[in-house]
Amino acid sequence: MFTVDIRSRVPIYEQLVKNITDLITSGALSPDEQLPSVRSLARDIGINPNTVQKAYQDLENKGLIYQAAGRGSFIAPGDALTQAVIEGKLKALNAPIKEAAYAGIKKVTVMELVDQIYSEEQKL
Amino acid sequence: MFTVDIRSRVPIYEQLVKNITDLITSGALSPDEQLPSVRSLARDIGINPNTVQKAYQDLENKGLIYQAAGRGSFIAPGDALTQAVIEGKLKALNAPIKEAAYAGIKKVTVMELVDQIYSEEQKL
Amino acid sequence: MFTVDIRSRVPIYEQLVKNITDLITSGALSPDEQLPSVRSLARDIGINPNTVQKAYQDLENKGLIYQAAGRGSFIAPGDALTQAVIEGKLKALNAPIKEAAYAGIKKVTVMELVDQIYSEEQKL
Amino acid sequence: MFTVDIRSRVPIYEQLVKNITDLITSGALSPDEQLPSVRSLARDIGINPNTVQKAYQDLENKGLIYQAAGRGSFIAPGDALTQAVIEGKLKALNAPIKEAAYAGIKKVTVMELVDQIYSEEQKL
DNA sequence: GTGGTCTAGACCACG
DNA sequence: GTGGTCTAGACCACT
Repeated sequence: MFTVDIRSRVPIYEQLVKNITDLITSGALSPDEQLPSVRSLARDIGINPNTVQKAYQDLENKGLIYQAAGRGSFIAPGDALTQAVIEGKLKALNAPIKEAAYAGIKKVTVMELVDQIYSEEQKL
Repeated sequence: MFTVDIRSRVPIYEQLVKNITDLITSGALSPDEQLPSVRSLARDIGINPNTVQKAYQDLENKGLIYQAAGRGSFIAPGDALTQAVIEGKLKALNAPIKEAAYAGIKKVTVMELVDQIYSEEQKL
Repeated sequence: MFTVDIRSRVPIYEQLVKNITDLITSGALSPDEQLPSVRSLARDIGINPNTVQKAYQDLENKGLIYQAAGRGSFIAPGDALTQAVIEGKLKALNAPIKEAAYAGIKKVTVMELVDQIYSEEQKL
Repeated sequence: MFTVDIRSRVPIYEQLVKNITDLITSGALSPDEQLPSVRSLARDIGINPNTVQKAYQDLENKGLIYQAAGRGSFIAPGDALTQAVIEGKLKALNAPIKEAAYAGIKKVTVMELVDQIYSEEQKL
């Protein structure tokens, strides 16, 4: 369920963050569901527990999960979760839009792109 | 003509790459035009020559410029240059928009974000 | 009467301490009244007896209850009990308000925050 | 300038965060000012560089400082800084106000406390 | 030199 | 068992 490419140049903990974020977005992980423990996940994918801890900490900062000492780590409750997910996705949109604006690409062009992608998505 | 923000957390060489790419896109730098030498540019903007060299190397790898030992560095002659750059920016927008759409974020929300960023950009 | 939120990231024993402290403050628990035994309380709310024991120990250290071996646990006989608790809460507010004032945050802003939190609390 | 109590139960990195936050609030550290490097600060106060790094990372997440690889760590620029400080202080007010509300303390009482503290602050 | 990431191994508080 | 913190020491990218 959780995999990382140890040889990739993108940090392992970021891969994990993306990995889990995607599982949440797709609904594979539901609100309040328990995540594997830091140690067990580290053992499973063959990395150091500190690295998993860093990924979990990152996810907690983003409001996607919460960690409780002595009990484990859990997906955030539904209401807080959807809000956190939306904030994260919009934030990720910020930089590339600015880039486009700065490069002189017209607003209509970007708007058309958005429109097109949403139309395609609807067909699925 | 060439500026870097020493206060940004973005690596200086990346700022330079973006800087020159933008000048090409906007037409301020034309195909086959000569770029300042590594040393002179480094002196001008007060940074380490190694950093300029790294930026030029990056640009050469992307096919935007070419370096001729002993003679200097030049903008690539390609015709489809600007077109390629714009396509690159739009391509970078693709993934995050899809993510947003997939996460159930409404199209209007994304549109508003685009609108807002373009308005801010205009003020600069 | 005693409840804990297993989903909260706050340690369970701290929730229990707060819970019982609040019951004392509100007068629901009177001086010298007997508390449920460690084992029965643990069974009732479905947590580990060690956790309840830790909470009781904490309350005894604070002078709010006393444990008598073989007989059970009881609310402390103190008269100024509730008063002390309220003062404690207000005292906890002191520092952050001063910090806010010192940081130049306007009084209205703080007032609005208080108002907002009390409105939310009312809905529960 | 920077001190920590190695024997305290509050984590070293949190002490550092509070320490630096206070220096910023008091104006002892100004926008864009450079902070000591992770390694040098760790050496100075006799702790592990990772611990300093964790504190700096925390401060960056809060928007109070920014870190640039190869150049160093700096206090955030003025505009972003004041905003981050305000957000932090208001967030710190949240929990104790909720506590007070939950403990049945009347809103007017809290309001009066706020009023009183602001009046005292004004006299300074 | 700077920050960013990772490992190995340890101790603590919580349940 | 769980997460939270810390140390020691390493390698990498950037300046």
